[in-house]
Amino acid sequence: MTVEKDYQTELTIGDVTIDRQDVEMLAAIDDHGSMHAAADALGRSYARLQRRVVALEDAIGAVTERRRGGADGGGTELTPVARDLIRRFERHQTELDGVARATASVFPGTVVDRTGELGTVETPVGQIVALVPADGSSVQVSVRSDAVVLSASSGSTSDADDTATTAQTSLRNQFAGTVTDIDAADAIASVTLDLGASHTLQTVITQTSLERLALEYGSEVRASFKATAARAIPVAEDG
Amino acid sequence: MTVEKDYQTELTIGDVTIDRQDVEMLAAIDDHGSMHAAADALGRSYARLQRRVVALEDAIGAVTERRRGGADGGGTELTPVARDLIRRFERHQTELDGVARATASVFPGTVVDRTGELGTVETPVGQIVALVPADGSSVQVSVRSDAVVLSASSGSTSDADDTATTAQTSLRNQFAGTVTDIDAADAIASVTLDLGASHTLQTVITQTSLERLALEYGSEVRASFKATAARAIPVAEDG
DNA sequence: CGCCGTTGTATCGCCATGGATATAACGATG
DNA sequence: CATCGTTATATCCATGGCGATACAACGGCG
Repeated sequence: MTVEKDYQTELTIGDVTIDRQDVEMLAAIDDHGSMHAAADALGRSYARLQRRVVALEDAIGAVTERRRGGADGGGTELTPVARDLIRRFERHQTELDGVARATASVFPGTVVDRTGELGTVETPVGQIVALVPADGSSVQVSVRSDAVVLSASSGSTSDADDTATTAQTSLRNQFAGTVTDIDAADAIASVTLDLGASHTLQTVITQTSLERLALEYGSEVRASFKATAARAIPVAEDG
Repeated sequence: MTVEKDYQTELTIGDVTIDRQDVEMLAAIDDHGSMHAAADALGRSYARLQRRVVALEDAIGAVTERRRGGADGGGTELTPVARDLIRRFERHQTELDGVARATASVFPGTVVDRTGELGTVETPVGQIVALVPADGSSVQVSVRSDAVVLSASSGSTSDADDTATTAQTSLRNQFAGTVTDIDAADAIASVTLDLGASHTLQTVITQTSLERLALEYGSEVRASFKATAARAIPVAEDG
């Protein structure tokens, strides 16, 4: 049984929520220059589409400029507001697509310290500073692969070196790892690191970075990520 | 007019999609031990709720263990499958919550180079290496604030220093900026950088990092982010 | 064997969604 | 002034979602 994580993006403005269908409607109006043609193209009824446009304008103001009469019978054009809306929606969608598609590494652990939204989580691979929920101490820390920064291992594995380097960045979490898998696609490579304790960390870097760091199977690297990019999710205690 | 980005999370298994209402239903059954009590608690009709449970089981297999008769008249309990489903849903939800809540900085630009999914975008603040769509050259690059790494400006603004430092990390994008705003909450601070050309970059760092970097209004810092954390979204050419 | 509270199942009706249709208003053009 | 293709608006009707109700089945228990 495969479970697909899915979602419906929408934009809420005041008391209306604009969903994918609305955006497609606006885009179709923009394409065809009239609501009638748009309804036709979308296979929807004109009446319904027109009422929706009116409802949208009642709620958020002018979205279209509708003319009737004239040699061509009239037509409807989008206002800049509508175009901005479409762009916002698409951006919101692709942002979610990006993070939803991104693989994440998960580490079980327990919250040992908490300061506001931030907390320290004790995990098999060491302590992780992450965003933690308000309640529950048994958590899973999830780190998105696009948030992990790789850097050359400083030769010796001395902690002194590490802290010296990190002192001047905002990267709070650092781990030494060994490259166990490299999956190089076009320009982007997926790198799997072994952090020990049977836990791996997935990262995504560019082909160029892969070469610059001269990574290959067995390479030692340092993986860093911001505390604000690590999120702890509570796990039911009873299991 | 404020636009709220929103979304409805759901899990798709085979040909059914489980939404928030379904999860709440399962949770209510778990809480009360019977479908009747659950329907009562949720203010829903028993008939509808029962039909939904049957529909779910038709699609994804046993989700509940339903008994009728007996001293207490019977009851319904969730199977481990259902509990796992609830947990998955919650995790999915909080993951999306995390990334959706994060603010993003947006830079307009044009794609000047493309290699597979990756591309170089020319923007007012300089070139950005980002994930680019397959078509369209006019784009907006969006960078999530939790993906930006701050580091101490290397005193002189010489490029030689910068490249020397980055040579050994997987951070492809680097910008020098000036702190124009610091919004410090509990343990997390939101820092706004001026990158010049009237463009700002939002970042989120921990209070500790804020102090370590000794950031204050007017401070010079270096902001870095991975190419795989920057996403370009196509913009309609006609504008 | 009847009681009881639950699960099953069928049926009715309300109401919202949305298509289908009809009719008017509009305004440049010939 | 008639034509034409569009917008504007009202009305009818089919469908689906969902509550409400009714009734059977179940199985310990007194």
